[in-house]
Amino acid sequence: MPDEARRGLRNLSTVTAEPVTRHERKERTRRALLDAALGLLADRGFASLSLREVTKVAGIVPTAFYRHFASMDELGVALVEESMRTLRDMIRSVRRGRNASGDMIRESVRTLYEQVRAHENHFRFLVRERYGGGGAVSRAVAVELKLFSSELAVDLARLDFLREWSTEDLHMMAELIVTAMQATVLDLLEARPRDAGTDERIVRTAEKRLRLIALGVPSWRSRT
Amino acid sequence: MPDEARRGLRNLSTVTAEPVTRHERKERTRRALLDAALGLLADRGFASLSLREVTKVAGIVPTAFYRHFASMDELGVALVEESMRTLRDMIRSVRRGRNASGDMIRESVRTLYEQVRAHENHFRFLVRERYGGGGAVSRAVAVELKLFSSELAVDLARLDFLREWSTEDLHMMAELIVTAMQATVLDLLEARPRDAGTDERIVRTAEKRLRLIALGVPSWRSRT
DNA sequence: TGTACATCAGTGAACGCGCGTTCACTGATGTAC
DNA sequence: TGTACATCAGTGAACGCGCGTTCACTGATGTAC
Repeated sequence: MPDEARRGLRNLSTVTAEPVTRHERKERTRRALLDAALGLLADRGFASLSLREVTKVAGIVPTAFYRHFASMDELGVALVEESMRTLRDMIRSVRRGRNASGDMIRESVRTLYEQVRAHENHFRFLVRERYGGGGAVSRAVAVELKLFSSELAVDLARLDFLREWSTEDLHMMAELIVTAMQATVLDLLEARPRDAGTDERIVRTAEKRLRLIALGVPSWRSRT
Repeated sequence: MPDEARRGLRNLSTVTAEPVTRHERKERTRRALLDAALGLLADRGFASLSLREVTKVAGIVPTAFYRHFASMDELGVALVEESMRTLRDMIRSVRRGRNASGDMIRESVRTLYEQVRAHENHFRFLVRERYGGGGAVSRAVAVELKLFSSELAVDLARLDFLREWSTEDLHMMAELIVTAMQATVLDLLEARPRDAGTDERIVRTAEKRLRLIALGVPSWRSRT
């Protein structure tokens, strides 16, 4: 049966003119390893993943793992980089939208929603390892979020109604916003049941959170 | 040398009239196991802990573990219950303070601060397993926090200036407050450097977050 | 285009190691008289 | 209080298992002529 299946795949790949070069095949196996890991990480931490498990899911023999990564840690680093790219893409989208004239809050939440739903595995990995993970991943994500907070604070400083705010207060507000966004990411990842109604409710709540924060602004008096 | 150390401890225990009953000794070893686990959990997830590691740190032979727990999972459950008790104690303290006439925000943050600093291991365990952990612990903590949110929403409903808020909006606000508190817990656990100045800054920021949220209230118009 | 050799992704046997768990044991503490 | 037996927390040898890693290998793909 395995042989039959393998032959079936071979035939299919021949018919549909699949990649044939060694490089393409290797790249494909590498992706299979990364995807196998991301799949297994859906309900467990990276630390509890074994090399043999990952290769089994990816469909190769354990020893072939070393043709792609020197260790599981190296695969972990690749996963961090990939997920970080997704995170940065999202953050860039949110920041870009922020300059638009329309409803900043609605647009930001919309972008967050779409990116999370499009790359659930990456966001789940980041959230899990940010808090549960050991050292490297956890720290990398924390740094990235800190950076985003700072950039957001700069963005906020440009808004008319925040002109007179102190730097400290702007950072405080930026952190609060990022924190609220993080909570929304978690809500989305843990959404149950998984339907449009639930998603809609989460998005509406996320918008309300940000609106409530925004409404406090006019009354704020900084007490240095 | 190990023998000498052991004899030393025996002598000390005799001199200072330490517990002698079997029950007391057993309880002491049980605590040693729990503490060993909590210690090892300072920088790793529970899933990566091995029975042999824990017993080694606790100073007993691996097989003696079973005199206290049927499995590592059972020790994990004990840790959850203990940490949950700490969490509930804190929540109760915060809620009790909320009825006082003074500065609710300042008092709540103060309580949070003291409880986290007094039981860092418990809070670190809860945060780590809430996001990074597998199933049972993660879910238990999530339920507890949800419950706290709901209770907080009820508390908020009693406040004069929130009389007219819809239930949905009260929950939204309660969740935002709990989220901000969680962020503060994380700030405290990761505080660097570990000195009074850093703590003070974190506490001040935490208060500001809550004040900003509170300031939005008068302007809030629910759009059902 | 055809042939001969090089490359290298994936294979399969083998290794030593730490793991959870079993079992018969020891010897200090507890209990009955 | 003193003695004889029961209890049971902790011991140490042993087990089978999945782990990461090594090594010599195979055979399809790539390259040089």
